Amino acid sequence: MSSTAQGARARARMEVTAAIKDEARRQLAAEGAAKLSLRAVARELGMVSSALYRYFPSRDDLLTALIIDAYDSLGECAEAAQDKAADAGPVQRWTAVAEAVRGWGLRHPHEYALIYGSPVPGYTAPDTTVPPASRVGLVFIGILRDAHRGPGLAEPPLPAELRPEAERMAADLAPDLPPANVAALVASWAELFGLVGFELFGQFNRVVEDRETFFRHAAARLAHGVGLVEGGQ
Amino acid sequence: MSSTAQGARARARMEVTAAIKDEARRQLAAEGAAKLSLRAVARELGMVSSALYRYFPSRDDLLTALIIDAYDSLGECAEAAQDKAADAGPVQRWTAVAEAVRGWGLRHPHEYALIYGSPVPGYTAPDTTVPPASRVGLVFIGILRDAHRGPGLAEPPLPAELRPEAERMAADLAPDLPPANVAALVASWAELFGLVGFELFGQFNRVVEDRETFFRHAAARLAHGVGLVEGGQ
DNA sequence: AATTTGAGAGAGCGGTGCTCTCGCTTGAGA
DNA sequence: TCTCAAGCGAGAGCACCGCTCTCTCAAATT
Repeated sequence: MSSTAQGARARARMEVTAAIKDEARRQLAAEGAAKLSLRAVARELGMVSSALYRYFPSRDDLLTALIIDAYDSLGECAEAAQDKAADAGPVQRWTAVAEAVRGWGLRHPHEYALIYGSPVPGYTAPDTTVPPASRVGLVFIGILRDAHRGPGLAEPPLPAELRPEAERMAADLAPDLPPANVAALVASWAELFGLVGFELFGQFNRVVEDRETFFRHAAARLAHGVGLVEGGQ
Repeated sequence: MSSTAQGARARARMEVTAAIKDEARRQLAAEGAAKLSLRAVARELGMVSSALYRYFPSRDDLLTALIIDAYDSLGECAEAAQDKAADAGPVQRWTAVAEAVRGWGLRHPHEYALIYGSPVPGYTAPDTTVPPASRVGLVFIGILRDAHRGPGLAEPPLPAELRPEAERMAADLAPDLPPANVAALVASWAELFGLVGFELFGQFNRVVEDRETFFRHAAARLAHGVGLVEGGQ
């Protein structure tokens, strides 16, 4: 038997669950997380609100499901951009992924706010969100790793005071890369999302006009900062 | 007559308004913006909820008032840090202000989320929030300006493609500074808040351990990126 | 065929933002 | 000094929310 076909009732459950998530995502995209209401989702689906609790034990659990989906969607988008730029130089690959992240955010602002804005439910992110959340970071690590194996990766300066933490991070995240590069990568990773967040959340409103080119060059600057060098295989 | 004493009725109004904001800020700090409720504020103040609408036309207006106060509190904190480090070198002054921003965020996470997290009400930030929101940025501009007049400010590379936007930003923000520095400053400004946001919102949870030193060095790196040079006046 | 399981309906609880009306107090102008 | 309008708080009420509990009924399992 196919693994997706075990039990006819289980399939129906999957379908209803998917329908709920779809409608919830629709409302999320339209009005934002604050306005997402279980009752409205149920209403739109033609059922009564209490029936929804057979599928999600609470509103926050629905939100968590949407968060995981959003992380996966963004991660997939970043991976696709990385694959598409596989033949380009390290800096170009980095900026391609960065622009993919920004593009996804512009296309899905409310979902971006859900995962990189203020934590909505109550601060505690379940462990199930960790793997999907890591996907984008792993893409960047992969770019560094390829550069390290290939044309070379410049080592940014690493202050002595920072070395222990850099070595710890490197051991956790990418033992094959120099700690200096890993520490710079983590910082640039956060800084990149700072750029995207400021644009999406309106902080650039009367400041940056040509955001496309501004972002592209800021991303390239970050790429150089982590040690990626122009040109390449 | 003192400007604060015109009308006894007006003063009472000011006092009640302040009491409402204080209690609202208390609840905001305790539970976050999502849990802030007009009714609970009124209850705590011993009045009925409808009475509150004499002072704030809606919950979002209360939130807006808190947003403005938060921007001012953060701005004041940044200005104080800058004053305290007035005698240090440009890089030290930059990192001092950066650490002040981070420290304020750690002390007031919910207020930080309110102003730099996902926009809660409905995206439109009233124009009254613009001046308080600019204060932190102005502190950074001031540091660059002092360095420009003083021991010198290195000019970061400015790609030709970015030059028009950089000149536009410089004309708007700091006509006396080189466009290359202004463009780098705007990027670093956003990147700095990316670092703070990632720490506060839990993105560093299983990644960065010694956040204090990690942040200090990341901030110093940003300072160098905008052209500030070590050693000082 | 009998029985267990699970899905949906409905009512209901306590809470929310917000509106409207009604008295009452009080400060300010005649 | 007196009057009166303005401003304030109280209260009831509307529509909505998340969530719980019970009931019924159909379908899947045994």
